[in-house]
Amino acid sequence: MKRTSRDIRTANRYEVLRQIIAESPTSRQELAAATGLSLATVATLVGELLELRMITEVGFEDSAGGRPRGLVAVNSSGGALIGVDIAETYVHVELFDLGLNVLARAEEDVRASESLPEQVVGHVATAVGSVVTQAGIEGARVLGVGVSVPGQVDRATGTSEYAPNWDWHDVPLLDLLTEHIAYPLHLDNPLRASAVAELWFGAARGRGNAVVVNLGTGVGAGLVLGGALHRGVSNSAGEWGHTTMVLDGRLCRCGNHGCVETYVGARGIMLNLREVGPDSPLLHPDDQTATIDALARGLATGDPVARRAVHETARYLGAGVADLVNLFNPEIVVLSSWVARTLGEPLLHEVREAVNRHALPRPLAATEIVLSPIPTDPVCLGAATFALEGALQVVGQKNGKRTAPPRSRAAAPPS
Amino acid sequence: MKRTSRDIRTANRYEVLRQIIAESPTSRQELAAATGLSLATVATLVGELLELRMITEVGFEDSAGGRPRGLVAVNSSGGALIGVDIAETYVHVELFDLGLNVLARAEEDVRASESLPEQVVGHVATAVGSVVTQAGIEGARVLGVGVSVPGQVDRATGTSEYAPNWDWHDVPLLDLLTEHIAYPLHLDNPLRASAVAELWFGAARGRGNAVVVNLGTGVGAGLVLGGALHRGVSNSAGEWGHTTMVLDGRLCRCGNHGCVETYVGARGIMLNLREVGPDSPLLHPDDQTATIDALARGLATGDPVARRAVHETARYLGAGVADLVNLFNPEIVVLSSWVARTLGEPLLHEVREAVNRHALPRPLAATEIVLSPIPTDPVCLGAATFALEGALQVVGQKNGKRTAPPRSRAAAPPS
DNA sequence: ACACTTTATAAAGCCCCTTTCCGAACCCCT
DNA sequence: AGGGGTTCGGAAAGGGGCTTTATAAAGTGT
Repeated sequence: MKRTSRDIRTANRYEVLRQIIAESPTSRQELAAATGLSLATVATLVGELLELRMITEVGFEDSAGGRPRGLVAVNSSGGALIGVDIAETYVHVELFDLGLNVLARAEEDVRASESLPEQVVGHVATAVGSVVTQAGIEGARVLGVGVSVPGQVDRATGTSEYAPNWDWHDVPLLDLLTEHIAYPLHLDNPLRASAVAELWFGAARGRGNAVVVNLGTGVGAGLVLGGALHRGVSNSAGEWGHTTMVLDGRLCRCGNHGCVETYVGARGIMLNLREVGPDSPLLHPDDQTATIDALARGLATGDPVARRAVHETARYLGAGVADLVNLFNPEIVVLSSWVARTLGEPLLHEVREAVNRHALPRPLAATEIVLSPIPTDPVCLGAATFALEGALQVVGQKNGKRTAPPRSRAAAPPS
Repeated sequence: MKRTSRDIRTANRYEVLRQIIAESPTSRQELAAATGLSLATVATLVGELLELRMITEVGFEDSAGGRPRGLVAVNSSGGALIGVDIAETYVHVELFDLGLNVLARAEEDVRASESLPEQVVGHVATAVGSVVTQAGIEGARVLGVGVSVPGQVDRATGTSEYAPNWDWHDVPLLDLLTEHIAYPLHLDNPLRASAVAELWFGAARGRGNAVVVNLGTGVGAGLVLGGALHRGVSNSAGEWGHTTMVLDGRLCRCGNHGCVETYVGARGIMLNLREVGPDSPLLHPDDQTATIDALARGLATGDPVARRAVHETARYLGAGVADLVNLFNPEIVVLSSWVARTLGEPLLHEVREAVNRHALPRPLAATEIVLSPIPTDPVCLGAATFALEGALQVVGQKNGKRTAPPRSRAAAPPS
C-alpha cells in the first residue's frame, strides 16, 4: 500500500535478474536497453547480483572497435531453489539451479486416505530431502523453498485457510513444514504460482497486464496487473473457477450451481464429453487424466466425438475467457496447467474463435491468447520463483534493523 | 509501467489534498496521521498546495498547551472544476469549487434524433458556458473540464472509440470539444468517472482494492486495484456488463446472449419485472426511469410484485457481484449510479444475501458491500475529479522541458 | 605510438522521504 | 511580568534511488 523508493529498487532488481535468466549470457548494455534503466543503475544492480554470487562474469564480447562488453550469466552453482507442488493426488518437488533449470525431481503419491496435514507434510519432507540428496547440493546452498498448496492461503500466518480437496481449515502448514525443512519457506497457491512463473519466464514476461488461466482439476485465474501479481486484500483474488457462468447450471463441489469449473475443469470436460457422446470409449469415468489424454488422442485422429466435446468445452471456456478479457483488458491471456497442455493447439484454436464471438471489440483487439510456453510443471517453477523473489528481497535490507521478512522464515533445524 | 520516485510524490500529493477536501479545515498533524507520511513531508506538500492557492491557512487550533496548530482548508475561490456527464438522453454539467461543492448546474436534453457528434458537442459547449456564467467565474479560474462519454474511450488520441447508443466509431471528441471549450480537457467514460469519485470522495476512500458497480441503463464495474484506477492495457477494463452470466440467455444489445446487463441493467430489471408480473402497473414499457421509480415506490408500499422483481434482480446481481468478489477480492464493493440509488437499501439487502450464497468464504469475509454515499451525480463528480488530478499533475513538472501533458490540452480560444 | 571508440566505474546532482534539531508560539505557574 | 514546559513548524542533515557527466580502462586502426 505504502510505496517507497525501495520498492522501485526491488522491482528493478527483479527485472534485471529476470532478463539475465532469460538471456544468459548478456551484457550490461543489453540489460539497460531491455529494462529502460540507465547504464549506471544496471551496473550497480549487476554488481549486487555478482556480490550475491547469483550471477558471474563469463567473458567478453566484441564491441565494434571499443572496449569489449563484459558478459554476465546466471551462476548455476550459486544456489538452488526448490518448488513444491502439492496437489490432490501427488506431491511434486523440483530442485532448480538459479537459471531455473531442473536439477532433480521427486514425486510422491498421496493416497485418498492420506488427508491429514501431517501425512501430506511428511510426503513433502521426504521429497524435498530426496531432491537435495539427488542433486548433491549442500544444504547451505538452498536459497529457499516455495510451496504451493491448493485453496485459500493466508501468507501472513502461513496457514492453509481452506483446502477443498482435503477439507482443511486453518491448517498451520508453514509451522508444520518448518519442523521438517530448514530452509526459508514461502507459501502460496497454484494459481499465483503459475502466474508468477509466466510473469518471470513465460508468456507474460514484460507484460504489464496478463491473465493466466489455469485449467486443471480446479480452475482459476492468476492476475498480473500493473506489472505485478494482484493478490487482492486477503490473498484470494483470481478465484475464477467459482464464478457463475450458467445461472442455476451444473452443481459444483463448492455448493453453487453453474460455476465455470463445472464446465471447463477436468471434471466438467468429462461431463461435456458424456453429453456429446454418452457411450464414447474416450470416457474413463473415474480417471480425469486418462480421459483428457484420450480426448487429445481423439482430436489427433479426428474422432468426431472428441471434436464436438472440445468444441463444446471451448464454447464455455471462450465465454469465460471473454469475460476476463472484458473485465481486465489484459495484453495477454495464457492458458496453463495440465488440461491446457494436453489438449493444446486444437483447444486454443477453438477458444480463440469463441472469444472472438463473445468479447467486446476494443479489449479483444488488445489481447493475445496463447498456450503456456513453459515446458515443465509451471506450479513447481512458480513456487521456486517465490523462493527466488524471497532471496532477492533479503538483499534490500542492510544489516541492522531488518524488518521481519514476510513470514518466510529460515528455521533452525529440528533440534 | 516505469515507476519513478516522482510517482510517489504525485500519489502523496493526491492523498494529502484528498484528505484536506474530506476534512476541511484540518491541521498538518492530522494529515500526517491520516496519510502515514512524516510531518516534514506533509509540510512541504501543504506548502506546495498553498503556493498553488488550492488551499489556504484559516486560523489556528488549540494544542494542549503548546504552540497552536495551523489550520488549512480548501480554498473555495482558488479555482473551479467542471464535470460533464454525457449520457444517452442528456448532457449534465456541474461546476465545482475546489471543495467539490456544486456551484452551478446545467442540463441539456439530447433528443434521439441528435446523434451526431457535433450536435452532442454543441450541447456540451452550451451547458459549460452556462455553468461558467451562472457561477460568475472568470474563465482563468477554471482549472479543467472532465468529460465522461459512454463506451470505449481512447485517452491517447482523445477519441470516442465506440459509443453504443449513438453508434459512434472513432469520433475525435476531444478535438471537437477543443473548438468550443478553452479549458484543459480530460476525457474518459462513466465507469471510471464514478470509480474515481468513490476513490476520492466516496466509499472507496483509503481503500486499496475496491470495485464500483455501476447500475444504470448500462452496467459496468470501475476497478480500483492497488490504490489506483485500473484501466487495463487499452483503457477498457471493467466492462462487466457484457460478461456472460447465463450462457445462451437473454439477447443483449451487444449481440451476445446472457450478458449481465440484460439481467441487472435498467432494461433487464424491466424484463425481470415483466416475468414476475406481466400485468403489473409498475411497468412503464417505454420509460426506464418511470419503471424503476415505480418499482422503488412499490417496494416502499410492500407491493409483492415489486418485491419479487427486486428479489429476482438481486439474484442475478448477487451472483454477478459474487463473481467480482471472487475474482478481485476487494475490500469493498460500491453500488452506484441511478438504479442503485433509486432502489436503495432494499436492493442492497437482497444483494448482500445473494452474494453470501454465491461467493467463496474467504474473499467474502474481506468484502463489504455498500451503496454509494455520494449524493450528487457521481459521474459529474468523477469527471471533475479527473480535471482535478490533471491540475495537480502539472505541479510535478518544473518549468523547462516539460513532457507533453497526457493529452489534456489547454487550447487557445477559437480565434 | 597515437587517436579514436566503446565500455565500466566513479562523482555529482536531483528527487523523495525521514529524522533531528531549533526557533517560535503559547500555556501555566510563580 | 517573567521563566519553564509543551507543542508546532520549518530548516538541515541523512539515506536511498536514479540519471547525467566525467574519467579510467581496454580495445581497434592508422
